[in-house]
Amino acid sequence: MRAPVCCPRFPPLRNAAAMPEGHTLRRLADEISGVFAGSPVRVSSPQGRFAAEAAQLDGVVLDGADAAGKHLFLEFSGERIVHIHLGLIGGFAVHPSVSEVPAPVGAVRLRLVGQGPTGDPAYADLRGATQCELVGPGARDAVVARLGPDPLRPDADPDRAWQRIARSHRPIGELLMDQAVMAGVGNVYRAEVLFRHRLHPLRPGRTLRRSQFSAIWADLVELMADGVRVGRIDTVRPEHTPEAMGRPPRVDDHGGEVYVYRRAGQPCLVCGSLVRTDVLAGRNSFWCPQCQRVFRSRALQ
DNA sequence: GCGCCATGTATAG
DNA sequence: TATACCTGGCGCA
Repeated sequence: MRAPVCCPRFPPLRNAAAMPEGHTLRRLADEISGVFAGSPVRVSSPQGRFAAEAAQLDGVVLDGADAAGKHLFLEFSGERIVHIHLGLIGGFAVHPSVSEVPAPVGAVRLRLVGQGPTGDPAYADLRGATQCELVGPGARDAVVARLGPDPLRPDADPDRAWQRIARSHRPIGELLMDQAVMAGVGNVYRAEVLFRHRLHPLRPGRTLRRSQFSAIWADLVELMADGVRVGRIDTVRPEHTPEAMGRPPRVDDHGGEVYVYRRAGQPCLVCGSLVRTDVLAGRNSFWCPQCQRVFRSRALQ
């Protein structure tokens, strides 16, 4: 079957290639709430892997959606919650207003169909998620409880993260990615926030000063909130934008303007040194050897 | 058309 | 530390 020609009044917000960090999940939760909450929703699993659970939820009112770190929760009436984790490649494409709901394309694990705020049909398709399970409040709370503070949540207590970091010999670049230390930060925000604070990713957590941690936290609160608003990760300051520097804008699949993430071998936007990369905690890490020169040892530069 | 890589995490050894 | 899992985009034949 061919993909349906797509001509809604509003262009569909494509989250399918999201490769999500916390901002993506917060944005999805807000959008799904805005589109579906308060009314009964048709729930199905065209692909079949969530069919039994979908049948139980079909026609039930969606009370709302919430996000914690990189986890998404769809809260249906009767304390039934769908716990979703997109993993590396999952996506949840929300179409707030279409003239007609198309036949599913590809492996759609979960489909929501309802009436959007405009009165037109609305639907959302979940694909490629590593986690999609029907749980109760207890299981949801357990998931949230094992997460560190989330910079996107107003109820977050950054001191919990600081207590872990200040005691740890592990590299800060690893600690920032540990969802039990801090929730929602992924590989892009890790690389970028460390650059912005001139910290080498291998620097042990316990060598950070409290003021440095506080500055990082405050920065993440702002950067990630921007990410929610804009729908992509932009971290360069005004003086380093393509327009300000007269350089071509970045073109790749995540689209945001960044200092070091996936810029290995290219000149640092601040000092011109070539951006370096190495694997840290199983993921590619990027840093500027000059701006983030924390260790004097040449071996680590 | 194929293989690889990717904003993530769980599990096995 | 290695690998498995899931999908889409890209570079390269």
